[in-house]
Amino acid sequence: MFVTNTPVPLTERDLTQDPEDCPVREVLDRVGDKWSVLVIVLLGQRAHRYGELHRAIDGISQRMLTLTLRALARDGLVERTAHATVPPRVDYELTDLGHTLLAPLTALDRWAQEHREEVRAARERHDRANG
Amino acid sequence: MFVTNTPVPLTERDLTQDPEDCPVREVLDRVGDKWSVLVIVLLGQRAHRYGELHRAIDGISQRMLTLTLRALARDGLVERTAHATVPPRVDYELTDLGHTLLAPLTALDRWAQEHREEVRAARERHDRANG
DNA sequence: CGGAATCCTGCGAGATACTG
DNA sequence: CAGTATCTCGCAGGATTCCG
Repeated sequence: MFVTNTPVPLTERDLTQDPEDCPVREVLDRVGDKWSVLVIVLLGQRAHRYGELHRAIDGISQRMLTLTLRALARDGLVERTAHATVPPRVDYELTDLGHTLLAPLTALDRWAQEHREEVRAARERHDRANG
Repeated sequence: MFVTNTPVPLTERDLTQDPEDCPVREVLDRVGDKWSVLVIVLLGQRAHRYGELHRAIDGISQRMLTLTLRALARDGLVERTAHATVPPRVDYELTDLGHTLLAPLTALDRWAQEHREEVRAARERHDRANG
């Protein structure tokens, strides 16, 4: 499967109307927050326990991890499996749908890596020119 | 140019360390906000004047439009051209760098369109099951 | 271990008014 | 026309504490 870059441009009707009714924005509303991508990518590698995620993602609070996982589960991107053991054990893994999201995210990641330096340079230039 | 989906998975080192030093997050910090994508996509079609953007993007305030354009210009994605005429006229257009970002955004948009219904369904299922 | 419940706070962002 | 300059408020999200 491939994704071309020139065709299928985002059409004007995708966004001019109601910003709330725009496909791209819908994804970004899910995934544009501070933690979702981190969680998705980690789960893209393998299933993780709650605590594993908590330790792997530096700086996330329990609250935000829980909320993030909930939101992702609600949208069918992540599946939660609670084992009724003592002590309890809860596994999280990407659903099939969740896995399909890895490709576009990877494309974005690739862009970031390829153009990171250009952006940094542009920013320095701008900051030097202005304040 | 094509982007494969399976290879080049986001590596763990991309994100486990410092969330601030993660390529994907860097892009999302630029583009994950409420308006940047709208602006980028509009400018991807053609150059726009300030007022055109303001009218095209329903609901954006002057303040946020200005801040968004500034941030994009700072990162070298958008170029601002002020014509010293009366009345003043300012054009905004994507830079070459900005244009390269359209591809990954399009990939994301495509994902959104293809899986919109699945997400909606998952959400309804979830909401029916729980609260 | 995996959360839930509160409390608290900064700042993201809207509304409004003014300016070169 | 293309912006600034304030003022203000909401809520995203951190810290902390408690629970099965």
